[in-house]
Amino acid sequence: MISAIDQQDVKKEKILEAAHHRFLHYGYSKTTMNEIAGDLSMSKALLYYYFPDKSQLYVAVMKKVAGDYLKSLSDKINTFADLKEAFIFQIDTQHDFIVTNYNFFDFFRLNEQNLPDVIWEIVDQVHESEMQLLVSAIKTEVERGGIKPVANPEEIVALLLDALHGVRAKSVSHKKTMFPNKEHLSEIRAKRLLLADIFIKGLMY
Amino acid sequence: MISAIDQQDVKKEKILEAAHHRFLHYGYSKTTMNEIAGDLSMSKALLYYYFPDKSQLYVAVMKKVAGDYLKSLSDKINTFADLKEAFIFQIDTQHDFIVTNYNFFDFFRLNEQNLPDVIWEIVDQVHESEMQLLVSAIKTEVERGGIKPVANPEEIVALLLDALHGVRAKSVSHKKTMFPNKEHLSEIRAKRLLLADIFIKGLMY
DNA sequence: AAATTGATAATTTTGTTAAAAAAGTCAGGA
DNA sequence: TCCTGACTTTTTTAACAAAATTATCAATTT
Repeated sequence: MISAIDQQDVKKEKILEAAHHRFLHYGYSKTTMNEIAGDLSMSKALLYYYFPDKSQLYVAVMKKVAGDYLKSLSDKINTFADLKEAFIFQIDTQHDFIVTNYNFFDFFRLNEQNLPDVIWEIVDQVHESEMQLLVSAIKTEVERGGIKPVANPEEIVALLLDALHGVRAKSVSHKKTMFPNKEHLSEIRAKRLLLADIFIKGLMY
Repeated sequence: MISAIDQQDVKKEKILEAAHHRFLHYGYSKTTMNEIAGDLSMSKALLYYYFPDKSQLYVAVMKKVAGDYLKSLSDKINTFADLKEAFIFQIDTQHDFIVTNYNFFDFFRLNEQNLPDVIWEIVDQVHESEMQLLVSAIKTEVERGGIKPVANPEEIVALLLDALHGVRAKSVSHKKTMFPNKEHLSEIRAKRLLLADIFIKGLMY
């Protein structure tokens, strides 16, 4: 026999899937609770039975999405041949994550400056994971003797992540287009790899 | 005798000053043509005699502001002891420029994606000057043998500028505050100098 | 003629309100 | 415990008038 709790979890999972699908395609503000309920052939009221309100449903979806990303990072940690490989993985994985979920994140762009704390916690958590991956890669590289000992690896990694962010932000803002196309994306990737390259050399003896 | 044209230029200059003062303190959208005229004890209609409309008055002020910045750059070009000094100068000068004119640039943040072409031309011009300064510094450093020969100095400098931009953007967005305070500003400066440092080392042999 | 203005036209922003849409609640049924 | 239809409350949208602001221009001064 399947317990009631399990059943609930299964249903919650279904709701999260449907909600994710809607949020991903139409963004937060353009999807209604009615539509999500309709996709699942259930009443809107039932959504409220499982989730207290729309924003918390969104947060739940976001936790799942972020969780998948986190997992893809932790699966790979300490598996890199060298620092450069780790940087490349970080650049490509994060890039993929953002492109795949672009519409989903309209919630961010919409509310901009005043997001609920729960959201920031998730963002911090993601950032923390990215940091861990790269800090670990840096420490390994130091042990291997590939680069100089680093007093504060966290600081260095945070700096690189900020810098990499700048490369994308500027590239996107300079072209008028909101949705970068294939060539544009690979141009950004190339720039970021170049930056990572110079950065690594800058850490060497 | 003073010619009519000179007189006109003097008056235009006065108007630009008053407009700059208003734009700087209250931003584009919060200053009215009436207020500018009032500050000069002239009628609003006279403003329209000298400038075709508000946006072109703003652009004229911007050209002056950008011109000053450009001059401060070109005055210093090729005067640096080494590459690092040039980077530091760029970081500090640009930072100062942005902080000093923060409110003035609300026009940018307001219209965000669809600014008139004239504005973009000025932005490009400023960017071009910043590039020239640093590209020249890089070339000099290459000649001096301080860093490896660089195939495409423009690309490298553009990359660094984007990266430096990211360091500020991220630092500002992470703290909630829109107006970074003194300590925050010096923290950003420190990060950018660190990045420049690593970057330079990454260009060495 | 060039510089200036008051009056006024045209446009944009703001405020108001009613209707529509969406969020959120709840008593009651399976 | 899970679920729904009907209901209430809140938010968004649309329409429109009022107010503020931009912009024009005929008339006046220098």
